[in-house]
Amino acid sequence: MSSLTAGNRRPVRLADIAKAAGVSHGTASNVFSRPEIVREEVRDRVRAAAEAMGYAGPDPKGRLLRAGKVNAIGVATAEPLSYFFDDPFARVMMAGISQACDATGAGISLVSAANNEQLAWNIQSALVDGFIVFCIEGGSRLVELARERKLPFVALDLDSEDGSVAAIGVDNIAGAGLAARHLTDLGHRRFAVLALPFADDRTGLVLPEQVRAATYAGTRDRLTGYLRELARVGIDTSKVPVYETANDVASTKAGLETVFASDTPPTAILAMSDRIALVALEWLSARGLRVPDDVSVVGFDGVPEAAVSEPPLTTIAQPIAEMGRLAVRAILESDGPVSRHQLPVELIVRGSSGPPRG
Amino acid sequence: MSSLTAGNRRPVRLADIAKAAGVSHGTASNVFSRPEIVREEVRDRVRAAAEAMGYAGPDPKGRLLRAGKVNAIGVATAEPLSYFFDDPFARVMMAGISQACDATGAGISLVSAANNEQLAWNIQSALVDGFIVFCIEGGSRLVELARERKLPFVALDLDSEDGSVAAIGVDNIAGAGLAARHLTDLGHRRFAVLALPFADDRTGLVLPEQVRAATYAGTRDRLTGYLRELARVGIDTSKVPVYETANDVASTKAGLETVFASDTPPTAILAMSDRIALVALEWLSARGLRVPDDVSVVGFDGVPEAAVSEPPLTTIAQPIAEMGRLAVRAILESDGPVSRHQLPVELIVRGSSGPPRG
DNA sequence: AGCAGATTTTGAATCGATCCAATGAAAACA
DNA sequence: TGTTTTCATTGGATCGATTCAAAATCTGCT
Repeated sequence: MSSLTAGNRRPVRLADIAKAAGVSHGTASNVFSRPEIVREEVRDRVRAAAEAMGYAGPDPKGRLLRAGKVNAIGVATAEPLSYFFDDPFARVMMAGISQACDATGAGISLVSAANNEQLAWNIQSALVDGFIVFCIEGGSRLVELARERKLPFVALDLDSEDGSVAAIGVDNIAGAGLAARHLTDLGHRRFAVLALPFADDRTGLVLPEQVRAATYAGTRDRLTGYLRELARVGIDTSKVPVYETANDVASTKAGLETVFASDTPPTAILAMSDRIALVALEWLSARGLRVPDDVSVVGFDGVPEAAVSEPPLTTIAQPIAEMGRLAVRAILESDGPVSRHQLPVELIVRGSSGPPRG
Repeated sequence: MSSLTAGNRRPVRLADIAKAAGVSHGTASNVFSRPEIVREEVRDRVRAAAEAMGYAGPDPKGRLLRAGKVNAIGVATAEPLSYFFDDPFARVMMAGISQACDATGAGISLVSAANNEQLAWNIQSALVDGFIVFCIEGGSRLVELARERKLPFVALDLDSEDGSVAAIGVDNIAGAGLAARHLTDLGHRRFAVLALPFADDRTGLVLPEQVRAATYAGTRDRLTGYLRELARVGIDTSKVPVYETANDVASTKAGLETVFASDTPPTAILAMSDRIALVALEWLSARGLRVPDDVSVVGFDGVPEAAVSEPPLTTIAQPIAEMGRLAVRAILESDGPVSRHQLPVELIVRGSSGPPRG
C-alpha cells in the first residue's frame, strides 16, 4: 500500500544496472569509462537501463578509491574561509593558484576551520592530492598538520626555519631592508613599525624577547630587515616602537594611537603588510595628518589596492600571483627533493613616501 | 645493493599496521576512530606501530566510500576559477557561502573549467555533497550537468524557468522596474540599456527576437522590468537601444561607443550589473561626460565597490551574502521539496543618478 | 570452580567503482 | 574443417577504510 515509485531510495549502483541490463559489472563499467570498447548494441542496452533506473553515472566516491588521485589541491589556512575572498593578499594569491589549476584542470578545495580541533579534522580528512598552506596565522600548527598527512605540500610565505618543508616565499629581510632604506634615504630618522603577528593571538607593543620567541619567522625576518637598515644609519633601534597588530583594522588603529601618543611621533611608518599600511593611510587622514608631508608610509606585499589608495602606497611588492602558480606546480610535479623557492621583491615608490618635513 | 630505508614506497595501509601490531584491522580502525573503546595497552601498541611504519592515519579516500558524506559543497561556474576571486559579485556571494560553511564545518570545493568537456567531467567527478551553481554564463548547461549528478543543488541568480530546480534569486523584473522608475521619476526619457548576456558568447545590439530566444531568463527578466516601466511613461521601447555585453570591460566599452554614437544619445543608462555600471562610470568620465549631470547611471547587484566609486553608484542591491548563506543551508538541509527563495531587492540612491540637464 | 555480565577483539561484509587475466565467440585464413 | 587472430565479455581481485554481530576474554560474585 506504499507509494508506487518512491520506496526508500537506496541509490542505484553500477552493479544494479549491470544486472538489469544483463551484463557483468565489468562491461557496465566500460560503458561509462571506455564506451568505444563495448559493442554498440550492448552499450545502448546498458545506457537504457541506466536511464530507466535513474543512474547518475559512476559515483566518484567509488572511482576515487581505485584511481587514487583526487585531482584537486587543498588550500589551507587557519583563518575563516571568508579570508580567501576578503583579504587582498589572499585574493591575489588565489588568483595565481586558480590560474595554474585551470591550466592543469585541477580543482581547488578550501580547507579551514573555526577552531583548532575542527582544523585538524578538516585537514586530516580533506580529499586532496596536496596542500598549499597559508602560513599567516597559526602557520606552524598548520604546517605540522599538513606534514602529518604525508601528502605533497608547500608552505606559502615561508617561515624559513625548517628546511625540510617545501616552501615558496620572498627574502623578507632584504625586502624590509629595501623599505627602510628608502625611508632613511629620504632623510627619515623617527620610525614606528606596525608589525604582523609574531605569535598567535597577541597584539601590542613588542619587547625584544618576544621577537626572539616569535612563532612566525616571516614577521621576525621583516623586523630584522627593518632594524638592521635603521641601525646602519645610526638609529637606536631599541627606541623604535614596534607594535604587533593582528593584521586587521582594530589592532592597527590601536597601534597607531599608541605610537602617535609619543612626544616624538614618527615621521615614517614601516607597515609589514599593505593591509596595515592602508588602514594607516586612512587613520592618518582622519587624524588630519598629511601623507607624505607629515608622515610617510611604506607597506609590504604589493596588493592591487595599494596602487589606487589615496595617496597611492609605496610598498615592497612580492610576486604574489607567481608564488601561487609556483606552489601549484610544486604540488602537481612533486618529485625530487623538497622545493624551496625564494622569489625577488621589488620596491615600488608611489605617493605615500617623501622626505620628512623641514 | 639498493637503499636501506627507501624501497618503492607502497603507502602503508591500516591493514599493514594492524598486522604489525598483531591485531585485527577492526581493532586498528578503532584505535583511530574510537580510541576509547580499545584497551590502552593495545592502543599504544597500534599507535607505536603506526608511528614506526610512517602511517599517515586513515586515508580519507577509503573512509569516504564507507561514510558516504564528503562534508564539502561544490560551487560551480562556467567561468575560469579566478572568477571566484576577481568578480565583485562572486566574492560577496562566496563570503556568504563561506560564512555558512564555516558555521557548519563544511568545506568548499571550487568547480570550474576552461572548456565544456572539462567542465562536464569536473562536475561529474567532483567530490561534494551538493552543488551551488552560479548561473551567470553557461548557466543552463551547468544546471543540466549538476542535475545529472542527482545531488542536492541550488541555482543562484535564478533563471526562474524551471520550477523543478531549487533556486535562490531575486525578483529581477521588480528590481529592474525600480531602477527604471527611479530614472523616469527624475525626468529621464532617453535611455540605453547595457545588458548582461542573453545567450552564450554573443555581444552587440539586441533585437527583440533575440530577447525572446534568451538562454538566460535573469537577463530577460531584467530587461522586461526596465522596458515595462519605460513604457508606462510613454516611451517607445522599441527605440531604446539594448546592448548585450559579456559583463566585462571590453564589451561594455564597445556598447557605450555604440549607444553614444547616436544623434540622440541617452541621458540615462540602465546597467544590468554594477560591474558594467562601474565601467560605464569610468568610460563616461574619460569621455568628458559628467555623471550625473550629463548622464545618469544605475547599476544592479549592490556590490561593495559600488559604494566607493566616483561618483558612488545608484544601484539595485541584492542581498548577495544572504543568498549565499541560504544556498548552503538549502544544500545541507536538503529535505522536503525543492526550495525556491525569492529575496527582496532594494533601490539604493547614490550620486550617479540625478535629473537630466535642463 | 562455575557462571552471569561487562568489556575487548575478531573477521566477514560493505561502500562503489576500475582493472585485468582468462574465456568465449566470431572472423580470417590455410 | 581446423587453426589462428581479433574482438567482446566475464568475474574475481583490488583500492582503504568502517561497521557490526559473534566470539573471546576478563571481572566479580557465590
